[in-house]
Amino acid sequence: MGTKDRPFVKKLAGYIDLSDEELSIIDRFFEHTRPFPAGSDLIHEGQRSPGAFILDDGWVSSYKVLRGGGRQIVNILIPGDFLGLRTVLYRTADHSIEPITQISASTLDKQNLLHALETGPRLATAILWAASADEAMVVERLVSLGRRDAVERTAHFMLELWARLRRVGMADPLSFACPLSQYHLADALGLSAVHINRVLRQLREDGLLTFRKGIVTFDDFEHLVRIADFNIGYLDYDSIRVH
Amino acid sequence: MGTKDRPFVKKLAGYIDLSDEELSIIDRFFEHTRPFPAGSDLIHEGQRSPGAFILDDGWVSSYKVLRGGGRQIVNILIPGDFLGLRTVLYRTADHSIEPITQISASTLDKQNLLHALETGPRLATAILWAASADEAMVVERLVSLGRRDAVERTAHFMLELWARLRRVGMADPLSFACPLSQYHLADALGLSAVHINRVLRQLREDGLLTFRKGIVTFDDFEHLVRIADFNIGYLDYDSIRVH
DNA sequence: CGCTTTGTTGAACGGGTTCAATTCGCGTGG
DNA sequence: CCACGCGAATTGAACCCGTTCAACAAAGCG
Repeated sequence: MGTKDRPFVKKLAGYIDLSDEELSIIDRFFEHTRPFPAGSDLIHEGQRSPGAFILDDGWVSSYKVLRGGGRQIVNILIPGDFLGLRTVLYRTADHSIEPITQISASTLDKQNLLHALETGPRLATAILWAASADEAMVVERLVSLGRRDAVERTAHFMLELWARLRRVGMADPLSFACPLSQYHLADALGLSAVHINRVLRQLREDGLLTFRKGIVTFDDFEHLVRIADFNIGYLDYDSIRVH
Repeated sequence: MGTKDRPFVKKLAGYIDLSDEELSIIDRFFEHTRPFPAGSDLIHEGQRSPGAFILDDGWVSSYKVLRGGGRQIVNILIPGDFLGLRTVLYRTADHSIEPITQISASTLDKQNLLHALETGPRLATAILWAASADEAMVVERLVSLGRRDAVERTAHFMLELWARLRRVGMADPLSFACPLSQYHLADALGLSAVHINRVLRQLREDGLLTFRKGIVTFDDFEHLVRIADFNIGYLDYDSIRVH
């Protein structure tokens, strides 16, 4: 695969124009790329020195399990995202990471990362931006769980997913492929699977969005954005891009 | 105030033993410290290049307001915490920051920060640890909002607050001073103020914790930890401290 | 001492859960 | 090719946790 085709590179390219030299530095990130099967944890909570990855293909969830069996998905990770970046600093993983589909991930070598950060402020800034965009998303989901009802929350989640997928060229203008089950949605949105089903039905019957056979389609994008109180700008490059 | 007495320094000292040289470097962080009144935003959502601070005294909330008037507090910041660190990278503030009490905060100078990070991996690691501990807390609150009921959520929040305050020498073994109103608690925990009141009453009547006149007291610490499913280790230094 | 903010309590309502049953999609083996 | 099995989706009904509305008490403050 050409470096420019990698989702991670597409993502960074959204922030800065990458020089050939910068591209070749990033290229080293993908020296050790290998597949992992769906379902078995890449990293599990409490694990020591688990190492970090860049997700290159497939979908992943990071989650925590509570005493009592409940599960909360902290984030859905898509190609181009870091996996377990914080564990490079934190010795112990504070949540589990599980592939939802079969995935392909590249081991994140500490030396390569530091080397990339030291080549100059441009690349460093782009990488840190990408990393802190992840945290901004977690904050947005926190707000959803705290103060949005089930319909708003679901709509917001789908729009956010779409916006992130767009960045790495994995979504169409009004739809995207989504391998999540209703159980995944429930655990991500803090709802029961039964209720997610009802919410999806309502959204479909109201002509807002359709999720069927692994495809999410926005039937009324504008209305959906209004209902979800979705801030189109907060994921938009142009407002933050360095020229 | 001696450098060693500052909450931020106490917090870092929990991760590494600070040399005199490192202390003098950190000392520069506090060159420009000044008070801010309670109630008026330090940073408001959407503001451009808002700058960042280290909170030296007093309590602060970071929050988002939704269309419809609802408010979600993303984090309660206590002395030693960074304020708006992410806005050093993000050009635009993605949430508002409001002092809850009168506060004293030090302007975070980008040059000072970079200088401190470049002096060596020890100090850099400690500072980044402190910063990423913040994110870990947001994640823990996300889990609370998604999968814990009101009582568990409230208990967990109080324990977390206590653990953080302990680090900077602001909590006793079984109690701490807490300037939050029930409205603050409600907005932080995604509940109504009315319900927070009932939950606090229940916790009090069950002999678990008492919150009266600005003092939180743990009446049955062990039981509380069990109810909240609180991971004592996740804020514990010893498990991550570098020797 | 009045005024505003914060805390407290009751009663009715409703969004979301839980339990339970049924259906659908699909791979697997007979 | 069909029967079976199993996970995911779907739907109904009863229940309950937390909200909302409303009223009042208490506490801080000019």
